[in-house]
Amino acid sequence: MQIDGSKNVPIYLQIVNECKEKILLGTLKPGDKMPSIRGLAKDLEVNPNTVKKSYHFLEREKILITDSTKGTFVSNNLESLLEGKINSSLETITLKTKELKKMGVSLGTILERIEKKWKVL
Amino acid sequence: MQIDGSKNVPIYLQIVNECKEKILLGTLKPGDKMPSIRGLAKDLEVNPNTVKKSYHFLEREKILITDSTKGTFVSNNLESLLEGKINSSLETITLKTKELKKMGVSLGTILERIEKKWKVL
Amino acid sequence: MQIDGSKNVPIYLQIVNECKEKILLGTLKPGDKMPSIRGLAKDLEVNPNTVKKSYHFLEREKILITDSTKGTFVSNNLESLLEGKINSSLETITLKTKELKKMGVSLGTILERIEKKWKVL
Amino acid sequence: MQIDGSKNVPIYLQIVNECKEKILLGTLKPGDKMPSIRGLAKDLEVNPNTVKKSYHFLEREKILITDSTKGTFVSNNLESLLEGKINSSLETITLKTKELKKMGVSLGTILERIEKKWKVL
DNA sequence: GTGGTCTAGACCACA
DNA sequence: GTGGTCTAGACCACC
Repeated sequence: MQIDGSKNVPIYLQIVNECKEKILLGTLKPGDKMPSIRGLAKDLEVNPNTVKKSYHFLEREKILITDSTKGTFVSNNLESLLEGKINSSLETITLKTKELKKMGVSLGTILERIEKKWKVL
Repeated sequence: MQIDGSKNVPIYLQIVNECKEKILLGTLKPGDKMPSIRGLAKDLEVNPNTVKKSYHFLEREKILITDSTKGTFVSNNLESLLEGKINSSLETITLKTKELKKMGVSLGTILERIEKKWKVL
Repeated sequence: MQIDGSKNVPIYLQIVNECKEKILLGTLKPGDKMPSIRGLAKDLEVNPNTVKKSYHFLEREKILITDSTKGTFVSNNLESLLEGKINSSLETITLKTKELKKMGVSLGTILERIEKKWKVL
Repeated sequence: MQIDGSKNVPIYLQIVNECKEKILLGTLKPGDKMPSIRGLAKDLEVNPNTVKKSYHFLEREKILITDSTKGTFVSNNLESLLEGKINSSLETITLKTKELKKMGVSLGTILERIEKKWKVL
């Protein structure tokens, strides 16, 4: 996990994103134990409170579950969460497409762009 | 024009967005004279400095032009506004597509959905 | 307002209680402007974040309302809040009375004790 | 006996309270032998140290007595338990009464309410 | 060892 | 000037 303290993205959000990434990629699986707050803090050379904030953030999103004295774990119910996120993303795309149509952009232009970007990803 | 001081969107940005909206809707047309800073400030019950900031912001985006003796006007060349909005929407779509790819959604699913919604629109 | 840093009651709660006290006693009235976070912090010789935490706490209880850049104010709707608190306190007393009855304490003993304490208050 | 590890009440206190409850209800009587530390720990699926802490806590309150060779027993003299509970309830009532006085509720109102509820009980 | 709380100070956006 | 955010470190309860 890499943290860049000089970025203007808050450190705690960088950690949040790294975690989400690892979960989506399957490096971290449902039920897995997360590194301890202080362990990770030492690893990344940041203050434990910063890591705590990241974990807390992910708890609020139901991605992590924490049990005092045992540690923090990846939630077992990530499926529904994923589904929700997919729907939300699709909704946003639909909304934006609607706006583009109003502004005179053609369907072809949009589809073409998506396909082009898809490959690059 | 409505300003909500209790929102967490900065007042000056609320004014900026209202202006953009009115221009896109045609309420304000290229070449039109904008209300004076002090007049609008009094109208909205905000500090004149705040309106000034909004106008300044819109000037930087080439949407307004200020002639120090005559006042502030809507630019005759609004392509940038439209173009900016189009690009922003396309960027959002690209971003969301990226997320969907990570979450395991196929390109076909996305394109199909957009096409379907496009017709209904 | 007096803060005792050596108590084991957190400073931020001491501030919270002092504020509640002043509101109940009428020193602070609905609509009044609270001292600024940094002003009060300097006064009490504590960190501004500590005062902020207190104000935040009182906001969550709907006792204060804060407007960025203008300041923090005593809520105008304290009546309902007060009524709620009164009911809750009465409920608690009823509950405890119930427990005492089960444990064999007589009604007289309870009433007598309350009357005695009432005067001392 | 049920323990909920996800609560924010410490496990050892949950055990303490369950024990007190059972004693007050008569499920555990003065002189009864308590389950062994290791046995109860296994039963509740908690660390034996945690059960030990609970027993120790109850010993300090004179509710349990440990004979190092025979085991742990419910004290024959449980007055202190009852007295403690009664005092705690009375303290709570006093505290709430104090709050009510501050909020402008009259002594009569409180006494009247208690008497009314007492009969219904 | 685990996570949780409190206090702290530097920095930022807004008006 | 106002409040808001981020990072920090010391201390604590629990197991």
